[in-house]
Amino acid sequence: MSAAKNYYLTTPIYYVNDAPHIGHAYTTLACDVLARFKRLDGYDVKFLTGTDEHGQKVETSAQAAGIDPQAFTDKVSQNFRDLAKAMKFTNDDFIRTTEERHKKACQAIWQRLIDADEIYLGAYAGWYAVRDEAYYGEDELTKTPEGKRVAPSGAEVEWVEEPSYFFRLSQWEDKLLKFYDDNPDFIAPKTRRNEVLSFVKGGLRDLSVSRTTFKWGIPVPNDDDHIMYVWLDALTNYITSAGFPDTEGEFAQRWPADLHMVGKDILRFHTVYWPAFLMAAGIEPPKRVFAHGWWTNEGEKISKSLGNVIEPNQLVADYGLDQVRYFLLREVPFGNDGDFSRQAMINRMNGELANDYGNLAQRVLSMVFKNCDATIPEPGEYTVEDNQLLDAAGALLATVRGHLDRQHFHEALEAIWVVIRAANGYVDHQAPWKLKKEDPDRMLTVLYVLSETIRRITLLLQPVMPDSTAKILDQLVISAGDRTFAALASGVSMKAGTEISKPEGVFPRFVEEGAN
RNA sequence: GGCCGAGUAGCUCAGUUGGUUAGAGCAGCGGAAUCAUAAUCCGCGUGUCGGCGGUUCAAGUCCGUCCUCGGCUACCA
Repeated sequence: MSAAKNYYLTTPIYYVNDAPHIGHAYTTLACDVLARFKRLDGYDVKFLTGTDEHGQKVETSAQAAGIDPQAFTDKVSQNFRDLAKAMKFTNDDFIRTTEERHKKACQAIWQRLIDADEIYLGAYAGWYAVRDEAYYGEDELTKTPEGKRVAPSGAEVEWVEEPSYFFRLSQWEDKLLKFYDDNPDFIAPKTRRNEVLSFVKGGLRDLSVSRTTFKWGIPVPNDDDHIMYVWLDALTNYITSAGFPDTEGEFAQRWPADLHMVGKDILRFHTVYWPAFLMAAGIEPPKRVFAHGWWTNEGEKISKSLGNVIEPNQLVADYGLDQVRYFLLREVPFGNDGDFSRQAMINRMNGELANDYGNLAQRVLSMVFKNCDATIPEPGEYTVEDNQLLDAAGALLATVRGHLDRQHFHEALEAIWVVIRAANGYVDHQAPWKLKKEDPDRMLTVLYVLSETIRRITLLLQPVMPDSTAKILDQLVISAGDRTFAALASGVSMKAGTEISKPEGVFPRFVEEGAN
């Protein structure tokens, strides 16, 4: 029911012409972690991803492959569903822009824009590059020795004139600026917000929103010669999935979306065109758009021509799924560009997962297993040190929640690691192996405090590392019903007396081949 | 060119509204411990806080200027 707290977040829909790479995995991973976190935190979450399947490039690729575009997209969009499965993404819907529901939504929003006189029929003329599906200005072009004009991308352009529908974007400058002003958190990070603001302040021109040069797309209502502009088509997916054009039911509950996660390259579409389209159609804009950065590979820019594209499946095969999920969100302040290097990956994997966290769980659970009859012990009176550690662990939920609400994954993880390091220090200071001989009752309290701390840390790490944390929670015999954040409320702590099984290491160290 | 942002320990970065001896992690050096995945813990940093000038009792934190790097500057996942 609508009484539940809702959270609707989306990835971009990925263009099917590309093979899934680390960038796609990164965007969706960030959303997956947020979705999992919000679910555990009591939200009714809708997490959407999908594929963008229209456009001239797809049409051309399908022709080249000798099959019709629908068969082509059926095939390649599967790659993205496979990626989601391999990375254990928990999206609630996977939308394809070739679906009937989406066609309906696009035509409905188009009709709204027509009815509101936000779209008019005009003509577009300019230098067009088929390869880029883009028009270029005269000043952007260069001439080849053969006298051909080419775009900055190197694509050949031709002079094209076509009738086109235009969206009255020029009328939206002030309204957009007011919207940004009223919603200071709409665009993040801050530096991206500045870019958008300056772009809009620089003045907006009407936007061509239809094409007649190809057929693979959604026809404009009542004018079949025109295909809807791919971005109007693509962006609309976010409301399609929420149920639009039916604005009652789910749509009323889900929209506006809480977060559109995007790469920095498509910021403008999401922060200028999209809110303008929506407001023009009488629909509320989304609440927030976050633009993350790009990865480099061992310091090198990633490109197909360099042949250094990073395949998510390969990473998972090399280092493990949870390790990769952890690394991607821990290594770089979210929003910045980051570098993927083998050494950095191994350092995180061994230093933080195996040594700090994995070993903490292993050393503590081993002691419980060997010295407490394999049973979570009953604690006695707490000392100052006990309370310090318990308080630090207890404060974590609020801290992590705060960071994740701003998409600061790295800070959320750092906050958790502060407690992990403190817990390792506590183990050494308390030296339970000494207490075993000198003060066995005190040892029981110490091991209880540590078990409880590990429980809290592990519950909080579930969104990032679902498999590994499940294993640790299994070892602690935490029931499925006690794994939500309700179990992190203050006053709630571990039941003593639970019997645990023999602990096993969950985070293996990465050992280089041939090393000894 | 214009606009925006960044330049802090070997590396990656934190540094609130200007105010005690500028911090963390990693790497490095030394030591302790032995429960644990040879994992852990403790100790050790004289850093021109990009340069110069200025405001102030006081500036990494404000102002000016210069240098370097990055981003944006329209219809390109």
